[in-house]
Amino acid sequence: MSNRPPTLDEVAQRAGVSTGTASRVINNAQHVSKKARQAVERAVEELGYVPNVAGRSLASQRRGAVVLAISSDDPALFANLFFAEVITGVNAVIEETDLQLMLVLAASERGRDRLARILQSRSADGVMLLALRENDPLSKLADESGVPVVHGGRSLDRTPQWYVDADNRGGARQAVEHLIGVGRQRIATITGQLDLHVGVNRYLGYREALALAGLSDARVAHGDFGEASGAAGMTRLLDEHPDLDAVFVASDAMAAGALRVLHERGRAVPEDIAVVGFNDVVTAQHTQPRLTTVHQPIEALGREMTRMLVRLINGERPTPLILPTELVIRDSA
Amino acid sequence: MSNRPPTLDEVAQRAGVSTGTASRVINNAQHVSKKARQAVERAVEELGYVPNVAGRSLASQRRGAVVLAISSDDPALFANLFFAEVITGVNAVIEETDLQLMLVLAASERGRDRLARILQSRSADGVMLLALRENDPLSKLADESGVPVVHGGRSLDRTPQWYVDADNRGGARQAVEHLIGVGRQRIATITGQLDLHVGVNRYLGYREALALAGLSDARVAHGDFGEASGAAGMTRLLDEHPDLDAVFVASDAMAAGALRVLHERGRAVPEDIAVVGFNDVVTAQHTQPRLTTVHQPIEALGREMTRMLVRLINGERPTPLILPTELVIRDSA
DNA sequence: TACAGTCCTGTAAGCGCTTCCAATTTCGCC
DNA sequence: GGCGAAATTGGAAGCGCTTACAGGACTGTA
Repeated sequence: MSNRPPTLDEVAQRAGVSTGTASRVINNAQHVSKKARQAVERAVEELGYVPNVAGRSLASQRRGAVVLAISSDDPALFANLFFAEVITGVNAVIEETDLQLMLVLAASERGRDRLARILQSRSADGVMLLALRENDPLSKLADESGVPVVHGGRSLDRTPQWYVDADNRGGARQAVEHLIGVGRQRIATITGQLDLHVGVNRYLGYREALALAGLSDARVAHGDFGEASGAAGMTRLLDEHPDLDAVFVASDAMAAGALRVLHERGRAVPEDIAVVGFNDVVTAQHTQPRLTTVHQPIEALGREMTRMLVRLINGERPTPLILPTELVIRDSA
Repeated sequence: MSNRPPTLDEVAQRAGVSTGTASRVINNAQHVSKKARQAVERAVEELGYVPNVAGRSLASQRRGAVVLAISSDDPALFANLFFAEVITGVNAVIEETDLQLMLVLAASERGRDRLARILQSRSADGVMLLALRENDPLSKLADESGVPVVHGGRSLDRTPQWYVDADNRGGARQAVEHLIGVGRQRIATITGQLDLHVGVNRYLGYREALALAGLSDARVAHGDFGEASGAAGMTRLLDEHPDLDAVFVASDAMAAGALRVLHERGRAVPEDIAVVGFNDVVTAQHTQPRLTTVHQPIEALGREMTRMLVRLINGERPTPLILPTELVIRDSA
């Protein structure tokens, strides 16, 4: 439709200055006279000039873009608002900068290749890596690339240098302490995978709270965060520890499964058995009874990851961050 | 960490050919001897060469990136899986190309400015515009920019040249026909905003179905797609048309509100009054009773928008697309 | 053998910008 | 008024790549 967009040279010419000066103005560098600045600003205005990103990036060796990579295809990530919330948080910070946001779904092989290439060719100024698998080769690649990388969450195999994580351990402890606070004594747990950082830490939080209260932490079933495993775990717990009066479940999906089993077995929740979940997904509000659970600060995660990345890009050295979780008390405990 | 990534010149040198030839190889252009091709490919391999996007884009006048812009901050968009699904669809197609995906949340003023600048500076090869407001100035800007633009959904004020939309009218008609099919005769509707394309078209679908069946379409309450307005609408309908035996509600959120009112008023669903919603959001599975509703093909929307955009970028002239919706029958009708 | 046509290749001119350098101007102060 | 320092400027060299263009090597045919 319209013609080629105006170039810096044209702006400079119109303003009666050199390209160098024009460039200084639009990057508001110092050493520019008020007169020159105004002339250039006027020309920019009149011409509707917008800098060409490619030219700038080639000359400056900066890309003007960061990537948000989600490297898991765990349906659970997509089955709730995780996505929307992270992006909302990321976007809020991005908007304050003049960086662009690139999105890479690095779950598939192609997606992972893509991310690898971005890293290798340094075609982004920074990368946020979310939901990395354990022992993910991308992690090493990211390290070696020389591109600033912020991780969302941690893995067991190695703690990244810069990360933002939710306080899974603290959240779990808080949940269990709540159960203790309302008088429960025989508190079980259904864990997530114990080869995942979240799985381990929520379990540790459970044990910690019980240890502090001098209660037994021996009522344990292991699950995989999925609903079916929650049901199975609950069944096992009821069989092995018929006396239990509360259960801390390491995910809402498993908690939903557990509630189903409890209902089938005729155990009243929370009267007979109190239940607390983890994550605060949408469906937690729709279980019967409504699920008391630990809310994850997803949006804040996105926000803080981005802040950290921006700092890193600016040459600062931020410290890792662990974000507090919050217990949302509903009806199940 | 590592040094500057290798350049094309270095690859060419190592392969013993000129940069021109090396460039032809990595863009697999024609007129390259098998020998030269192999030599370059080997050098690329050995050096771990990845083309520099900025250089390429500057020289080729192509950006290698498209943007997905979501220009509404309607909480409903974020309150369900809309986001995740669209992006999944978009990503699936993007992965088959070598385009990058840039995300712009253009709800805020800053976001809109950003998008405007991208359009003006042609810093993307194409744009997907989702959830544009009525009379949105971005729409005109996009047209004039000379950048290929695909719209998701339509607006009343103007039909974009290239768009993908869900068949709101057909979906509504299908929903109402279902109600007729199960023997309902006095079918009401709660509409969405009638200054929105979706609002109008779902309403038209309702009227169409009734007209075809020779039934009255006079039982109408107007809402705004939100839950509260659904409750209000239902209340009004019950007062004005106590004889109604079914209601087609233009969104699941409003349907949830309507169900609540029906419950309070002691009307059994679906026995006394059948209810059909629209959108098939997650919560539709958790209402009491579970909501029969029209499912929107969100992922397909993302996919088809992207396909269309890619065609446009390749110089083809695709035709607009209207995607079929699907009635999901649960318990409320 | 000569000649037109094809293929292949190297050369070099930018794409639009930043930034270094050196030249020029201005300023503060004795 | 004169001096050094600081501020401001223009010029030009790239950043890494694509893409005419022109020339050289080959092919097939007469």
